[in-house]
Amino acid sequence: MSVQGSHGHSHSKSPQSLRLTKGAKKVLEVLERTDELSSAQDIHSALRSEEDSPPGLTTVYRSLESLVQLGLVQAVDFGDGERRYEMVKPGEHHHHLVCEVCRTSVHLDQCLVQQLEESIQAKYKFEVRGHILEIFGLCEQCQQAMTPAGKK
Amino acid sequence: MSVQGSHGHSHSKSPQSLRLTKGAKKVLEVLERTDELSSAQDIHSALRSEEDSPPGLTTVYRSLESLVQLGLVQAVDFGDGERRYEMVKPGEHHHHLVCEVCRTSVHLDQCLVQQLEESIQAKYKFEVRGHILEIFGLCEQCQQAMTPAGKK
DNA sequence: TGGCAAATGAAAACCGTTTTCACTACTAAA
DNA sequence: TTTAGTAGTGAAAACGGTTTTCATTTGCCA
Ligand SMILES: [Mn+2]
Ligand SMILES: [Mn+2]
Ligand SMILES: [Zn+2]
Ligand SMILES: [Zn+2]
Repeated sequence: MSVQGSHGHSHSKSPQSLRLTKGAKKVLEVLERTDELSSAQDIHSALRSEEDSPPGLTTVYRSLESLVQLGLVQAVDFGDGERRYEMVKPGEHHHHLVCEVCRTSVHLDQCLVQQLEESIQAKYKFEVRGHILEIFGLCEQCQQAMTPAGKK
Repeated sequence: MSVQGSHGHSHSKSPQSLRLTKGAKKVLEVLERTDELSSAQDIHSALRSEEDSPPGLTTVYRSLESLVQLGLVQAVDFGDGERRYEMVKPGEHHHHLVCEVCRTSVHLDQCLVQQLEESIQAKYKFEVRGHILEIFGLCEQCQQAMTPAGKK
């Protein structure tokens, strides 16, 4: 994930607001019924294929920005150039185990970083504000599919 | 960091080899005497300003690729679109505390993920192959520079 | 020395994302 | 209702880091 942003600006609403705009609602709807991570483009084409007048890609990007700000959506970074998004319980976040073969991902049930914030503050005098953490490897099925054939 | 790649292909040397090419050496030299993280472009312009016939940007990218492969250099991803690199002891890696204000970074002395690999394997049946972990926030100086002025 | 594979670099292509800017939809007075 | 003023929208262009392409050069070795 990337627990960045979400600076608690109550006011200072420089346009592209913190209100759920029409487009943003549609974007949220898509994420609501998707369990896999979706890129902006994924969301855009999903909308494209079901809405009569779907929001443009620009709006999707802008919507995602505010949804993330609002804490309703989490942005996830896998280090390939493409950001992905998923709905989360307001204000929460989590990290993933991503299978390098089948690309499916599992949520980690707890955040390793959060539970270290105090010790990091103590040890390094560093105030943690955000972090990225994603783990890559092989899911159970892909591990098995690997060994039989001997094709390490 | 991004402890990806480094697939143990002994042979199968599809060009852009695992041998330290001339360009790669120059790139490594730059990283050798830099303690901050450097982007490909950083390295390129460094070379540009000191070499008589500096490698082109393409070569820098290619060199970094093989240096990472060789385990001599680590690629770090901050989630902004720009990959950064730094020299590491062969095969090692580490993560960072990155100050959002002054952009300096400190190395974490141990990898949180590595020491959890077994428990992840046990709990999720997931074989860890690589990971990304970077922590953002405020370094000591920037914390102090913040509070006095009251400018949260 | 000739032959070849590897290395190199300039330029173009890529591709996700952001900016620009003209236009439309809201909303809240008047 | 009309009328502003404001926020939202989208097409197209710009961006910026990275990758591809492809023609040329370099280094090796038979
Ligand atoms: Mn998730
Ligand atoms: Mn470092
Ligand atoms: Zn898998
Ligand atoms: Zn700082």
